[in-house]
Amino acid sequence: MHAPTIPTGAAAPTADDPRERARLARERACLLVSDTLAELMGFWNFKPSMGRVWAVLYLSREPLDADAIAERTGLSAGSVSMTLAELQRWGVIRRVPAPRARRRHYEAETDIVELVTRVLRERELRLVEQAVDRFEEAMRILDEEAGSSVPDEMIHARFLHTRVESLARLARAGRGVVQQLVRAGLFDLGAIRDALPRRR
Amino acid sequence: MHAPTIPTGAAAPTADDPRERARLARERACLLVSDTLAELMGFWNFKPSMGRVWAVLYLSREPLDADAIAERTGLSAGSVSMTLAELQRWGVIRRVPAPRARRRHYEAETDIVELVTRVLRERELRLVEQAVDRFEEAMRILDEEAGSSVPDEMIHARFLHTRVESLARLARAGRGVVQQLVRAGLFDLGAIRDALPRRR
DNA sequence: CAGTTTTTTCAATCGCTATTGAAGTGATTG
DNA sequence: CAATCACTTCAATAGCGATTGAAAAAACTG
Repeated sequence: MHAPTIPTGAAAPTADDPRERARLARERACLLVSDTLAELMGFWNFKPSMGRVWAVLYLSREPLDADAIAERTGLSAGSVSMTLAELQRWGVIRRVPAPRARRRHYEAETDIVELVTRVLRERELRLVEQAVDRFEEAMRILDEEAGSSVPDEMIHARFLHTRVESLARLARAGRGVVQQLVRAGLFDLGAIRDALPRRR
Repeated sequence: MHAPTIPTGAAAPTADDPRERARLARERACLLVSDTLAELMGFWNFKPSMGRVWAVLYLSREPLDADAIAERTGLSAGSVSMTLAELQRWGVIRRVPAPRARRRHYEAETDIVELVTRVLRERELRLVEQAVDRFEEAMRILDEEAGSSVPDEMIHARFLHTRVESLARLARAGRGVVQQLVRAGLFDLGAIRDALPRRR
C-alpha cells in the first residue's frame, strides 16, 4: 500500500511531481462526485453503502473485486458482499466474467438513463400506484355512509370524501408524471442516450 | 373520551346503531389515508410525526389545538409543538386566529398542489441544482489535468471526465424536469417531455 | 477430494435521528 | 402583578436501520 519508488532518481513524489499533482486532482474530483452521489442516493432512500460502492465502480477504469471495493469504500467484506448483491438486484452493476481470475469482478452499469428509469418504474411507480388504490378504497368506504339516514354522519362522510378526493387527484397526477418519465426514458429520451457515454 | 349516553332509550351503541356504524367506517377510512400519507411523506424524507400531524389536521372538520393533536396522534406535547412549528415553516398548515380561545388553533393548508410544488421548489430543486454544480466543479478540476504531459494521467483524467459528464447531463435533465413540474403545477404532463431532452 | 481462498449469512452492535419529558419562557386573566 | 395556563426548548433516551465480524457455505486448485 505504498507508492513504489520512482525509477528516475530525479523526480520525488511531491506536489511538484506532475503525476502526483494529477493523482491528487483526480482524487479530489472523485471525492466530490461520490459525495454528491451518496447524497443523491441517500435522498432517494438507498443505503449509503450502495451509493458509495456504485460510485467507486462507476469511477473505475477497470472492473474491481470485492477486496478492492472494501478498501476504497472503507466497508467491511460482509457489507460489500451484501451491497454488491443488492446493486445487482437493481441491475445497476454487473459481474464481469474474468476467465483466469480467482476473485469475482464487477463493473457499473453505465447507461444511467436506463438505470434511473428502472428505479422509477420499479419503486416510485409502485408506491404512487398503491397510494392511488388506497385513497380510492377510502372513498369507497366513505361512500357507503354518504347516504346515511343520520344527517350529520352524512355531512361528515361527505366532508372526508372531498378531502380524500383531492389527495386521490394529486396521487393520480403524480402517477401520470412517473409514467410519463418512464416512457420518455424508454423512447423519447433516446436523444439523451445518444449523447450519453458509449453505447453500441 | 366516552360515547355519550344515547337519548333515545331504544338504540344502544352497537354495530347496528347507524351512528356507530358510520363512525367506524370513517375511522377505517381515515386510518387508511393517514397510513398512506405517512408512507408517502416518509418516502419523501419527512419525519413520521409531520405526516401524522398533517393528516390529523387535514382530515378534521374544524381547526385543532395542540392538545387535541397530541391526543389523536399519540405524540408528546413537546413533539407536537416542534412538529407544528416545522409544518408551519413549510407552509403546509396555518394558525387560525381564534379570537376568544385561550389555546392556539391550527388547520391544514388544503391547496395540496401548491403545497407539493413548494416542497419541490424548495428542496428537490435545490438538491438537484447543487448536484449539477458539483459535477461541473469536478469536471473543471479534471480539465486542468486533461492536458497533462504524462500520457496515462491524461487518459485517466479524460476517462473520468466523460463519466462525470454523463452524470452532469442526467442531473441537468432532472433539474429540467423539476423546474417544469414547479412551473406547470404538476398537471401539465405534456410539458415534461419538452423538459427532458433539450438536445437533438 | 482435501486444502485453500472467496463469498455469503446473520446475530450482535453501533450510530443516528426522532421523540420524550421536564425545566424554562411567554402569554393571559382576575 | 401575581398566578395560572400554554407553548418552546433541549439534554437525555429510545428505537431502528445500517454495518460489522465471525462462522458457515461455496468455489476454486492442485
